[in-house]
Parts: sequence; C-alpha cells; structure tokens
Amino acid sequence: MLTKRQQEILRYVQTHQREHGVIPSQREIQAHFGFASVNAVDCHLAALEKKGALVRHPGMARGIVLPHAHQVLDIPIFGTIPAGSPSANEQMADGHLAIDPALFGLRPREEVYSLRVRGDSMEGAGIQDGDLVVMACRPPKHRDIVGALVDGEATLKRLVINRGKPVLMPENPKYRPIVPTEELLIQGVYVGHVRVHK
Amino acid sequence: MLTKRQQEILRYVQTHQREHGVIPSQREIQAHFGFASVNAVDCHLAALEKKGALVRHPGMARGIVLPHAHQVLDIPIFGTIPAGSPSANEQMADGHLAIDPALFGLRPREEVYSLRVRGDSMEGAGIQDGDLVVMACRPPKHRDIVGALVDGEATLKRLVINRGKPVLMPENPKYRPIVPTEELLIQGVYVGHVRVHK
DNA sequence: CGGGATACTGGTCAAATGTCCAGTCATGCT
DNA sequence: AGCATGACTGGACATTTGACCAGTATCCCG
Repeated sequence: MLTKRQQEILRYVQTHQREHGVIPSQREIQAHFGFASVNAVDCHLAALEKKGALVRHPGMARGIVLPHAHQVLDIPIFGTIPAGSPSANEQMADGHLAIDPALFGLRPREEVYSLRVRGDSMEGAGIQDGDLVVMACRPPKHRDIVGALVDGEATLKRLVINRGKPVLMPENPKYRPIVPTEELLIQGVYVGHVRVHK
Repeated sequence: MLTKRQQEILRYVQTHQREHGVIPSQREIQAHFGFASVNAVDCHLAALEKKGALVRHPGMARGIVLPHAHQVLDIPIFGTIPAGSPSANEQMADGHLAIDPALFGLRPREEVYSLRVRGDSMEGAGIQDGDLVVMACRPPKHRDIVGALVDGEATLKRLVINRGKPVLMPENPKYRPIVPTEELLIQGVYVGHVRVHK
C-alpha cells in the first residue's frame, strides 16, 4: 500500500513523537531527510493522508494525528475486587499502571481499571496469583472472564450462561463452579493482564 | 504546589492531547477559558513549567511536552526471537509496547525488548501462545526464564544449571528439556509479560 | 504514445503561533 | 504601608509553519 519512501516519512513522524513528545513540523521533516523543498514533505503527507495512514488538521501547526498513536492511559490499580465503580473511589487506588489503550483494543473513552489477582482459581486461563488484570467496564458476554460480586463476595471467574442462568466457572480443577443464589454484579470484563516477574 | 487555576490549565492540555491527539495552541487554550489575552495563557504555562508540571520548547508551535508521557518506555516488539542485539535491528520491530519501567523493576538504562510468544512450551509458567514477553538484556541467573539461541534455534525456556552444564527446561510435560550440544546464546532474561485478550 | 502516480526543486504568501512589554486588580505576608 | 505573587487585559511583533503555484524527471500501465 505505502511506498518505501512514504513508510520512511511515516516512521520518522512516529519516532519523533515518541522520542520528543511533539509532532515534527514539515520543515523539521524536510531537514531530517535533506529535502531542498518543504513541498516534498507536503506532498508525502498528502499522500499518506489520502491512504489513511494519518490525519491532518488543515492550517494547524504540527497538526498531524497518527491514528494508532501510542497514547498512554494511567489506570488505577486496586488491591482487591472493588466494591463499587472504580471512578467513584479512585482515591483507594494502590498505584497506577501505564498501558496503551490501542494495544488492549479499548474504545476511546472506555473506563478501565486494574486488579491484583489473589489465588489460583484462574490458573487454567494463564492468570496467576499476583498478576495485574486489566478490566474494562462494558457489558459482559457469554464466556467472558469477569470481575463479579456474587452474594457479597468479590471474585474473578469465567461467566457462562447455562439455560439462561449465569454460572461463574473457575479454570482450575481444584475449585467448583459458583452458582449465584442471591445477587450477581458484574463489575468489569477482562481484557488482558500484565505480569511482573518476582 | 499548583494553584487551582494552574491545575485547570494543565488538565485541559492533557485532555486535549488525549482526545484530539494534538497539543492545544496558546490561542486555543485562551478560547477555551475565555481569556481576553493570550498572555494569560503564556503566564500560566510559564508558571507550570517553572513548577516542573510541563516542558516547553521555546519558539515551537504547540511545543508543550507533558513529562508524564516520558515516564513510559516504548519498547520494540519483535515477531520472533531476534538473532542479534535488539538495538541493532530495531527497524525490524513489528510495533511498540508502552510499559512503565518502574513497574517491571528495570534499572535506569537497561535495554529491553519484547517478543510475541509462539507455542505452548512455557504454559506451566503461565506464558501462553500469543503473549508478549518483556525481555531485559542482563546476565542470566539459575532458574531464570531466558530467550536463547540454542544450536541455531531460537526459544524461550527456563535456564537450569545442572552440574555446571546449562539445560533449557520447558514448563509443559509435552516437551523435553533441551541440552545444548553446540552453542547456547542467551539473548535476554524474562522480566514479565503482557497478554491482550483475543 | 498519453496519463497518472511518485518524488522531488524553488519559491511565495498568509495564517498560525510563541514571545514580550506595559499595565490593572486582588490577596496575602511582613 | 510596602511588596511579592497570582491572574489577568490589550496590543505589538517576529517566527514558525502550512498551503500552494510552477516546474522537472522517472516509472508503470493501457
């Protein structure tokens, strides 16, 4: 799709933003590639925009927006499954985790938080004790791994709908499925996790 | 430290970058707060810079850099175990992963890269097919999980020193330990990993 | 051969933008 | 009262910067 030269230009813009925190101006790009004219840059950017590799804001200085920009989201880490909305008690956060929302396939303004896993009930899904699971606040689907408040207790399990009734399945033969008797509150859907060795 | 007004300005700049992908110009900030003069913005930005809340590039349009963005490390993601030093062939990177170096317990200038895992040979360690493992370039210790080049083949295994001889142990009963016959090149030590669901 | 795309040189121009000077007003401190 | 600081108004100015016009050369496609 993109020509070799166009890839070079795009790559430079990405690298420049990553390393300097600022989008390069056309003249900075020009200087980097040794062009004798700014127009060379302008044409390349126009081509890149036409191909959807970036978006330009007309008339705006450094007005290039990279669609897959690595913007970093600081999400709160809770020690345990939270009892309410994560935004409501953000001051209870143990720390913050810097993640790339694009990497985790998050929608623009989706609310996200993180939990430190305790126990080995989801070991079969590759989630171990001490892992930081990333949870999104979105409606759960069948077979999603969810953070749930069931009969007053917080837990991380796979949600299965069995004959119209929800069941929480662990992924470890040592544990048994949980069938909610009173209440079942889904507080987040698992979208990924991070493990730090030791 | 920051006054209420300064916090408002800073928050607007942060929000604007997150939602539009571009740093606002002084006149855009002015318009948002309804200031009659750009100088109001300029003074606030100067104060914020003096207090270390942001960095400005003099003379540069939209030249505000939020220091927060620099706390995260953008590390290259390779599709397979690399054949050399990660910095030597960074142009081969498939993408970048934003991580917090402090979270992974990395030393200040430690070289780090990331690999996408293929296969299930480390499933017992909770590392699955498709996971992004974070590797640091440091000397391996006994029982570290390492990325290694053994007899011409690249692999991720646990390094065990058995009677002075290195053995690469998988963490899956389906596989057998690898005893290097010719060469063993350790190319990185596992420091953690990230999984993105689906 | 002609047309379109790519990849430029060389230059102009107006708009976008950061910087700075001179004040005003209120608040809190000494 | 005197002074520093924060939070502005109002305006001027040089630079930075994007947009654009006119060409040139190459290559591929039909």
